[in-house]
Amino acid sequence: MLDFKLRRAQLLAFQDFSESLAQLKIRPAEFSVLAMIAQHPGQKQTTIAEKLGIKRANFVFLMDGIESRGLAERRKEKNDRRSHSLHLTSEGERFVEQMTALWREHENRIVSRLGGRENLDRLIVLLDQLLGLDREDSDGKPARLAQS
Amino acid sequence: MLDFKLRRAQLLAFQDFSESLAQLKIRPAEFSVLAMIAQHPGQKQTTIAEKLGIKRANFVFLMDGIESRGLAERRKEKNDRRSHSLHLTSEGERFVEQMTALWREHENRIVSRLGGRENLDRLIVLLDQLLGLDREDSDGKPARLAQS
DNA sequence: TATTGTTATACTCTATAACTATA
DNA sequence: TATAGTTATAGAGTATAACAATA
Repeated sequence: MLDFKLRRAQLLAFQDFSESLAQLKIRPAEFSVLAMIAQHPGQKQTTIAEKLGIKRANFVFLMDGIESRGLAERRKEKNDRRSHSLHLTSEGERFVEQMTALWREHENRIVSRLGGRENLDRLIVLLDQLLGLDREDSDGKPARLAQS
Repeated sequence: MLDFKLRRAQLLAFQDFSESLAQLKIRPAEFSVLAMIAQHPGQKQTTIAEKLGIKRANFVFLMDGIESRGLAERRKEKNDRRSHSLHLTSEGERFVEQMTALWREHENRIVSRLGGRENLDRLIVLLDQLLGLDREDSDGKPARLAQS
């Protein structure tokens, strides 16, 4: 029953994640958006959403919350005035630093559950294979993962 | 970003699962309940729910649907009249057979994505470690996984 | 015509509190 | 008092359709 183990594992990881980052009042989806903007600043909204496997319709509300907290902002693109490019604010950059530090504590707990960092690496390789991700793509790009 | 890979992998697996079992009009949660009842017939409702990591409050509606389709039934226990024991109906047993056959096709697709059955085994071992499951418990018992 | 961002909406899954009947 | 099942409700996450502005 791989499916249900994946689900339980995901819930466990997210629960630990949520507890780790509760003091910053940030949810997993918001974390992933901020991390993605930090990693690929200036990308347009739909591109960031697709990288995270979030429908662009659902991304709007998520981004509204992040923007109203002053952590990131939308900028109208000059070349294509339909699109918004996404950027961290300076406050957002400080926030991402704090967030990353707490996230490392969370990751250490996961590593200790798994019995060593080499097991985390193995797990990530297997998940990437399942997801059809190339290893060099493995920093968050979903590549060909079906969106619908 | 283990957390998000786990989530994407879980969504991918569930999507493939859902497509595989669409002809039976059954959802992952219903599948897991029927499989658990088939594996542990006569267990009481709350026990089955806990094994699956489903809150007993949410289990009620799920079980209502399964019961109204005639696939499984609640029976009042003689010794403790507060509790219900769960059993497949004979139609439910036939259903579980069909369901299991379709599920194997789904599993084969997952195995081929992973590049071999030995990789599936490795993945399951790692997930069990993350979940804190003993290997002999690995047929579905969530053991000490926090419920709240 | 097609795409970007958006709004509205609906469905599933998850969580908590409070009730009832039994123990 | 405590437990098993239930009801009601609320919050996330996810999905689709349709619209305005722009290409």
